[in-house]
Amino acid sequence: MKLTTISQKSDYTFKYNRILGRHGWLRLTPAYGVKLVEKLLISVEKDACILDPFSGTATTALVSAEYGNQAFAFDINPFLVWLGNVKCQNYSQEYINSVRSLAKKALQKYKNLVKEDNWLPKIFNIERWWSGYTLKLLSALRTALVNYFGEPEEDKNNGIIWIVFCRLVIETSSAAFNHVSMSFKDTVNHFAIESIEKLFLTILDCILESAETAIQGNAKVFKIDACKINSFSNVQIDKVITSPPYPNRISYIRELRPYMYWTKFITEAKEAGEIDWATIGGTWGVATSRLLLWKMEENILPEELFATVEKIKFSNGKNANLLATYVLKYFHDMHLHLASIRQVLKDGAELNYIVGNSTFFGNTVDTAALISKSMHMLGYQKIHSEILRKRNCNKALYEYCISATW
DNA sequence: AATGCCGGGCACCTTCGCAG
DNA sequence: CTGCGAAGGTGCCCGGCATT
Repeated sequence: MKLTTISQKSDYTFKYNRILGRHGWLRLTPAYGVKLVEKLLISVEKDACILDPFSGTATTALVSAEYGNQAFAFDINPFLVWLGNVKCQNYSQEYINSVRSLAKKALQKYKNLVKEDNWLPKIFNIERWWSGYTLKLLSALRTALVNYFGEPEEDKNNGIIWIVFCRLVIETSSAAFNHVSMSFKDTVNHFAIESIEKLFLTILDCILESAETAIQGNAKVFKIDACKINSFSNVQIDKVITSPPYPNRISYIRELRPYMYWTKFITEAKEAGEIDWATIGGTWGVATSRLLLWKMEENILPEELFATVEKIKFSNGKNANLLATYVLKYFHDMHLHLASIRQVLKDGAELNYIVGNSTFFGNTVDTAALISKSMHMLGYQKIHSEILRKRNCNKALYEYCISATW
């Protein structure tokens, strides 16, 4: 394969999604492109049932539904389940009008709350994210929104306004999301009361406008661990389109913290670590420490994996042992996933996994080859992978599409 | 030592100005 | 308008530092 001719194709990443209505509502740094899902859907029958076991921002589910298909998605993170379902719902004009008018009422009322002590999220070093004054305004506005709409919760039909609030929270923060992973700008922003209100109304209009577009198909996101799919056995799937976490140390929890704290999906730092421990490839908080204690119970994995793990283990890296275990557990969990998803697949179902390779202390982890090997051991057929695009973080990193049938 | 949270560095991409 | 180089922008790494 001629690697030198593979370009980055930024229209396959989140950047392109930002301008696509609902797809641009909230950013999760690692998100794959709408275009890619569209390409994979071309050959699909109108009544086909699509599954994304690693939903994330629900790109697959939403695109499938927009094209009129029936789609299901799973995620282990309750915030992402909530976000996905808010994005994939249809909203009547009456509902949208009522959100707009209630939001404007809340915006008039919140000023009276600014001088009071309103609820604030327990984010570590919070003044790093927002100035004291901005926090006063945000917490007062949050309290007013709760009064008119209620707290953000699964199955409460109030999601859109909290998407608007999340956008306000992130746009007023000093977090730089224009990065591989979120980092902080040197200075904390200061917002005048008028500019926060103006920003809120701009975001409100933008999100309500894209919510008006009707979705033809159906999509629903469930809180299911992709390694234990047996709890979802009444549906048979025609096609899987998904992008699982990669074996790198990108932490989804880390990127989602501002959203999850402000919506109360997490209230303590410990909870963030617990969710990341349950996530494939998570290393935030306690997840890192637990890795050191982790032992594989039964060797079910392809031989090739152990050569890769050994190379990392005996490299000169400071955390070589930790990261060797990290890689082992990643492929162990992916193997469990590939085993458990089999029971929801129709005979002949087609799988498409978008994955990236990675390196640890200079040692390549060939994700596509290792996942392909697991698929082979588990009885999948017609397994092949192709390079989709060059990633732009490290010379040797590419994105692959592994396809197979069941 | 365990736990919890951050960010430097740089290849590659896009944009822009200017010459022809 | 097109071609081209310079300048500017951006990204699913890979750890590592700071507290407890």
